[in-house]
Amino acid sequence: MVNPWIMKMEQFTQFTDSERHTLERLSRERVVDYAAGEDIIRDGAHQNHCHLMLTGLASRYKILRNGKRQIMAFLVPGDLCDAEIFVLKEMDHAIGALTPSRVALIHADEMRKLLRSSGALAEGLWWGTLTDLGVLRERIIDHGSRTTYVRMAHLLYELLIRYRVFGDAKDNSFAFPITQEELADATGMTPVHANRMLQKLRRDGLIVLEGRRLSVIDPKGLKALAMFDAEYLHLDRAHDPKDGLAGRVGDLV
Amino acid sequence: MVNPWIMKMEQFTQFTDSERHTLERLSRERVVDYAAGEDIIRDGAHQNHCHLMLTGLASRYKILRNGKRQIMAFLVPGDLCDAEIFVLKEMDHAIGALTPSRVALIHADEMRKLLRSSGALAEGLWWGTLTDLGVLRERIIDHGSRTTYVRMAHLLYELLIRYRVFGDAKDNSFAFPITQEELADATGMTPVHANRMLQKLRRDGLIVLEGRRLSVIDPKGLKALAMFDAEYLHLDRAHDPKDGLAGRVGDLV
DNA sequence: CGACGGCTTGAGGTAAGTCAATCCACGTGG
DNA sequence: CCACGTGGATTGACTTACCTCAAGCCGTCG
Repeated sequence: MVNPWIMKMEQFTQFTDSERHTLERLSRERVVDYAAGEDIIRDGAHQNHCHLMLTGLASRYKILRNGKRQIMAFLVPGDLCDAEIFVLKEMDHAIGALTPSRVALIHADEMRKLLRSSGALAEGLWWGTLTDLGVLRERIIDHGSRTTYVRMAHLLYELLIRYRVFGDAKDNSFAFPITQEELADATGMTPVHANRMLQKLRRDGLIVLEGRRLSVIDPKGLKALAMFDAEYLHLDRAHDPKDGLAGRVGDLV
Repeated sequence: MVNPWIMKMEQFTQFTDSERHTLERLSRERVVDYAAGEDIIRDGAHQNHCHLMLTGLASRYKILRNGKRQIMAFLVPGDLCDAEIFVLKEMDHAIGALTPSRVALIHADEMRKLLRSSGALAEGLWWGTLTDLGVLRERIIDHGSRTTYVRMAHLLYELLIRYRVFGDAKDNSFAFPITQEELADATGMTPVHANRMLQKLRRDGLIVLEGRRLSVIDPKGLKALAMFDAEYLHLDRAHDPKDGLAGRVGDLV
């Protein structure tokens, strides 16, 4: 199996064989499996290693005082759960597995050593973090100035692109394990309302969502509705336009 | 004048004298002034140097297709406008001066050199970026699950703390150049509604806002209303609890 | 089979938006 | 020094997007 972490970072940087081997080793050394619903990292945790998604789907979330859960991001294979570990004292939110997930644990000291020894890795990590920043900014724009309908469209379109990047979305149709309640918590609306917006997307002929599978019928329409501008994902850094991210999502962005 | 950038990073890391001197030099070498309302960085710009706030107040914002302006963050002295420059091709949003502002330009190559040569600086920059991430996450929580009233309270309380950090908010009262329209764009509500929420905060005896000056009358009350948890600002990394951030904002967090 | 999690539908209620007029402080020019 | 224009703050009347509560449905799994 290809390593999704290396794959992701190589969209932006070039590793030497020896770097690649080190990364491979690190992401195989300690591997843990989590069941759906289980917490990969708890809020307030003190960690001395960081978590790398290998397979599955997780969410970055926080439970608020009023009991509401806010999902801040979805994590797919290749995503680092807790880059902040190098610098900050403790987690200010949690990571939860939404589907059965496999995670690699990498010791913080190993990581620090790696960061110091390899400029390419430092660059790769920076790129990941800065991209995360961009995605969060986009989400703020979402919440601040788009209707719930458009917001839902935007989230689905972003997920389509991110799944395509890993080749799991042939024909704009892919396994979709996210429940409506989770979509609601991510978009900041009520489950009831999320349901209604999804229905509207179906009625408007943009998507088909059934049996844990999402098919985007009218990608162009969905993109237009969502006012989607792929710029914030910064995919265009790919070295090889054919095999790179840009190549794989070409028609979508 | 103390250098706000060094001051900010030293809350978290320790510099040698020579590092400090280099930073001082870089933040003095090329300095530009901007008038209120002027753009410091335009959306889509390609830059080969990055911008450091020295004095004034700026906003990180984006104009959407529907004409709305979303303010994603306020920038105060010591904040780096565009850390992404090292890695990403172009800006996906703009930075605008809200008050007359003085900005230092630092050439990207200088910065890269510095990053490679100084572990402390690399750490400081990481800390800054990861803190920004935390602030953005908090804003998402804001928008997703707090009422407009609480949201406004939260924003004002955060600004109080950030002003206190730089000693400009004696007695919980400070110059407040932000217009209601800007507050509205930052909190994702209508100017009229922003006005009404501010009125309510005044009626409830929490703040006094007049003549471009904000006084927080009842900090405890405002904090409670905002459900403010300072954790996300990660102030507690300060080395010296007396002189550090934590010391200066002590009673607030 | 029953229980349960996830999805769907309906009937109100309310927070926040829209539109539009007014007011006030100010700076500028005649 | 007053007249005027302008940007910001304020107020009121009306509309609407989204929430709340509550019931019912459907597939799956023990």
